Amino acid sequence: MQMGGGARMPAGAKSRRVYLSLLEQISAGRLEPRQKLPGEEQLAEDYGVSRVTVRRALDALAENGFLSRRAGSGTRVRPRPSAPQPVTMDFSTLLPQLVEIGRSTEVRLLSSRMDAAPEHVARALDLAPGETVQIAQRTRSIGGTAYSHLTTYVPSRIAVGISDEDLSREPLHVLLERNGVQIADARQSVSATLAGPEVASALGLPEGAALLSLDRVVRDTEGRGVEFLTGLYRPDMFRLDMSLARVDHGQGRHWEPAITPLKDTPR
Amino acid sequence: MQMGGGARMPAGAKSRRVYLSLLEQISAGRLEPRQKLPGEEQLAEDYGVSRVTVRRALDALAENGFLSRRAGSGTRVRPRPSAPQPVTMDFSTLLPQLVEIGRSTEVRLLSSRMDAAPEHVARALDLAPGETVQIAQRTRSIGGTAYSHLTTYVPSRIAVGISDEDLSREPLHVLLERNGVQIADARQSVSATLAGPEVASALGLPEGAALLSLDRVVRDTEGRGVEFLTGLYRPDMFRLDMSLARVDHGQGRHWEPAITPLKDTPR
DNA sequence: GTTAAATGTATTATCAATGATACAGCTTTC
DNA sequence: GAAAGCTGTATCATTGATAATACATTTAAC
Repeated sequence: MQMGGGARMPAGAKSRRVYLSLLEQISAGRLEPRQKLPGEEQLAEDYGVSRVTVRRALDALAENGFLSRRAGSGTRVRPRPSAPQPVTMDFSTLLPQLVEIGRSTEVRLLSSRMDAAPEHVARALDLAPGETVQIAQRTRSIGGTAYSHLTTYVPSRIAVGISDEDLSREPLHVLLERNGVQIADARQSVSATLAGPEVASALGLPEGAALLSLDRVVRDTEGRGVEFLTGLYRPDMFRLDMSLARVDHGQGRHWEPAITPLKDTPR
Repeated sequence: MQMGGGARMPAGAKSRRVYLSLLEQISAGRLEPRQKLPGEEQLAEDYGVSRVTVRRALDALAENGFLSRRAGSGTRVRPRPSAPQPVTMDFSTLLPQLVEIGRSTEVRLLSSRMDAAPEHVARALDLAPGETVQIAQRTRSIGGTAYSHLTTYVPSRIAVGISDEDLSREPLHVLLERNGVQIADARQSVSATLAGPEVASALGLPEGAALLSLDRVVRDTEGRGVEFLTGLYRPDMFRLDMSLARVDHGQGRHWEPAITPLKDTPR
């Protein structure tokens, strides 16, 4: 399931409603690939809107690769939405660095500055109120398409000597370890959000598209917070995969993560 | 970060733009709790829209608990958006059954029927074309609020004897094991989507809200697919947490999942 | 070929969202 | 208490989305 919302969404309220409804049915598989949709007239009646409105929704869906339309023939569900093998994060990497299959990512540094830590960051890292952090925003791209938008916060006393070039080359925790920081553990939390204007334009998505969001707090061996990361990922280009094994030891069966690298992911 | 979109969103395009922009800034922490926003007039100028439009956005944000407004005084970011301790899924459970803290979930069976497997399900479970599956849709609620919408597909030859009452009481894999199925492993994939009309109404969200989506394929000891699940979760009520440890063994340091139960999650 | 059914295109009318403006009422500050 | 700054409310003009309709064009079936 990967109905990220696509690269374009109808502006109006009703056409968007139809758009989302059809998208939901396609993603859930209730509309099979290659299946012919009801005619525009029929859909208009079903949804209680005019044909023009249905049209806007269908046009957007077609433009985003979910449908293929042919005058005279009809509108059909496209076998595979343009999904160029998404980047995956799995249990063998655990950090959202991709399973490289001969592909490499380009990093773009959008901005970096020193500033007072936002409250939720200060709380997560146990910083003194008003303490300054290095705030950097980056995008990661693959094949010229940005698939993630990262914002990192590092206490300024730790970030000394990390240059902009460093930031656009190495993962942050590598830079930190180079600085002598003893990274001990991290906590991540995955959720979902809507794309706001800034992120949307950075990732080439419409505002209001669905994004996977990941927050991470990294601590050193003394329990001090050394990095706070907030990452937003395009769901059509990034997935978090995990394999589980059902094991039976002692009292009752339960699940365990399978760390073994996954086989090919045809999906 | 948990800007799910809230329970109401402005209808128009521009007001939604402002709504999402502000929501993004609040969620990202660029607008601090208790911080006073610029006046409506100022915001209108900033965004290049009229005050009425800004107003619609602010009203919606206030209604959804992100802002508090007082005539004469101003509009402020609310200290804590209504976030009643979200349900979490972590590495000790690995399946989205919640970390129970004295709370229990209610399951509601929306529908269950036998039907031909959708193509993507048949492919994932290695079914013969046209093979029938039991399709069940359920919601899970906590404290009366639905936080997840689940659709499960079980090959009908396996699902024999699973009644509707069973479905609304037990997790599916428990029922399957009761039926003698030897569950061996599962693969899960997490992503994000937008709420379509059906799911939106089932979860009490506006259409177009962001959702965490999870697909799962469960196989038995002989590698046959026995369950396909597609789950949609409210990001403001459900998070996927994981702890990682940075370990140093042999060649180079790397990350490993920390299975140890998490401490309290104050967040 | 003819026909039926579908998408493509255009026109005009209607309605909802937005813009511009004015003013009333509440809060804080001095 | 006066002033400044803000939100709340109303009005009317304007713009954009939607509705209704008609007709052209493409495709598939017979």
